[in-house]
Amino acid sequence: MSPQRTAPHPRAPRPTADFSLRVYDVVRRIPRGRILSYGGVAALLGSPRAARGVGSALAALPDDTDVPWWRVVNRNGRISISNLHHGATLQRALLEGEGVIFDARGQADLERFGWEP
DNA sequence: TTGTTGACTCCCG
DNA sequence: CCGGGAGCCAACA
Repeated sequence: MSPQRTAPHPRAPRPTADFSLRVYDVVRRIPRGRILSYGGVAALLGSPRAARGVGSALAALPDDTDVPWWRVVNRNGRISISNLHHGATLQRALLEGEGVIFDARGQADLERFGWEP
């Protein structure tokens, strides 16, 4: 019953939540021992300018997530998160545990460990 | 809805 | 190396 032309949902579902789910899908595909930049994830989603959005989506992940968030680093191959709660230390340890090597400047070689589908 | 913040990236001094 | 500013997008109060 809809006597009026009022459409049930004239607009598309919230794109924001959808964006985060897409981020998680991409990150889950990054193989063990490989890394991808925030901008790289955004580019695979078709939004090359949404690097910050990727970081924001990953920051919202719960601690018990199955999403390998630690495989996402900045465009220089460096860990971008703060270490106030040892987050950076944890991320680096997880990556090193997978064979990723960081040089003296704390930088991983994207040419060597970078991943692309 | 608006304003702020930040796990980004690019550009310039 | 360190700042500042701009553009971008999502999370949150």
